[in-house]
Amino acid sequence: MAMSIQERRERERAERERLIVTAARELAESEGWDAVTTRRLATEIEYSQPVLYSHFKGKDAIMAAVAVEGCAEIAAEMRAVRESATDPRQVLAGIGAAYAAFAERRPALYDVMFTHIVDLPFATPEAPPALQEAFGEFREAVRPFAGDDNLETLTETFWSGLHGLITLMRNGRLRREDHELRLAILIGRFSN
Amino acid sequence: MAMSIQERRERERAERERLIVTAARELAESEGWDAVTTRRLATEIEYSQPVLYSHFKGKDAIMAAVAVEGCAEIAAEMRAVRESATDPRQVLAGIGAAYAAFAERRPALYDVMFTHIVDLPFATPEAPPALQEAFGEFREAVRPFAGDDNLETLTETFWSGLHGLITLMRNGRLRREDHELRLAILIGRFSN
DNA sequence: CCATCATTCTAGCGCCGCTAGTGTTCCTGT
DNA sequence: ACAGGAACACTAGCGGCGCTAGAATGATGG
Repeated sequence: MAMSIQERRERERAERERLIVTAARELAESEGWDAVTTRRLATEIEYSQPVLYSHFKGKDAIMAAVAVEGCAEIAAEMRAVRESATDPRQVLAGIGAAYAAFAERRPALYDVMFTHIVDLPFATPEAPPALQEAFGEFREAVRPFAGDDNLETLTETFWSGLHGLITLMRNGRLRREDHELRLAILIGRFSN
Repeated sequence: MAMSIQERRERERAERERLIVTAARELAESEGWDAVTTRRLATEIEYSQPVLYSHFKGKDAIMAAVAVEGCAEIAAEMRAVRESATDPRQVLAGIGAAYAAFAERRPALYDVMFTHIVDLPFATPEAPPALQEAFGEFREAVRPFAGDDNLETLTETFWSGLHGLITLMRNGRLRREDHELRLAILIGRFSN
């Protein structure tokens, strides 16, 4: 069992890294990102502040790690929806609803994924697989309605529509009551 | 001329308030909102920090004041577009392009208007007139294409689409090159 | 000319993200 | 078994943030 000591150390280190990301995520989801300070996070994981910086370059990198987790989660939820429906219209509507529901259920997670400025590669091949998978779900849902439009671009536009609905509503720019109605209109305009 | 001294004081006070808002806006537009600190702003207007708090409740209130200015500006630009075109399709496309161009030209202003969380009343009768006017421009541009959909709700959805395109692009979530294409797709989906 | 009152300033509070430097602990080679 | 050294986590502190209490300054009216 050569290397076993080093292996144990690396394993413990990896565990602690997950601990940090999980703590950041839970704290953000329960009290918002403003509550996620490096001091608070350090207290939460029962280590001192500088430990965080031995794992991540800074707070932004921690947030980026949380964002990647979120991408995997939303991708899984969208995939489940797409596999459970067959009618293309239902798929598109389901995907849209699932996306919006995710944003509603996990606002902090959604923000760090799509509104906060974190230096994650996005629209490039170097983007995290989870992110590409999530976008792929959108693409497959949109495909049946592409028509003459470029599929990628159409998908981006549909995604933007959802994102706009969500962010404007959450900032208080749109009345909450009409959310479902707006969602239906958006789906309608993209499914014909 | 009774009251003239007091009137002069009030006038000077109002001037200084405008000075604050203008300085905040120019600083934000040239160096971003992160550079707009209360200290920096105080230096810029050549007063001490606490003076800011005798005019505004806090930094958020200053940002809100800047946001209201921005609303008036974008409303004017949209009105100009709407008055210069006649074909409904051209009006909608023009309004969309003008809105996106504004966001591109004045990103800091756009952010404080529509993405930052400032406690301004929005979707209520108490919203600033300038804001209601801007939304009104959208509504009139969308009206010819309302069909069976509720006009207000449709307008909100169209606006959200634009907002999504803009914010996702600016955060690096969408490739910049395809912006015009996406804009065209959105307009197309809302004008038939 | 002085008392009064409004106004503006200096100084400081408790936070933030981040890091230099110190101590401690544990592995290694003899 | 033990000294040397590297790896590690810690304490303490930097500069900057939004904001405010209380001192100093200025103009006003008697």
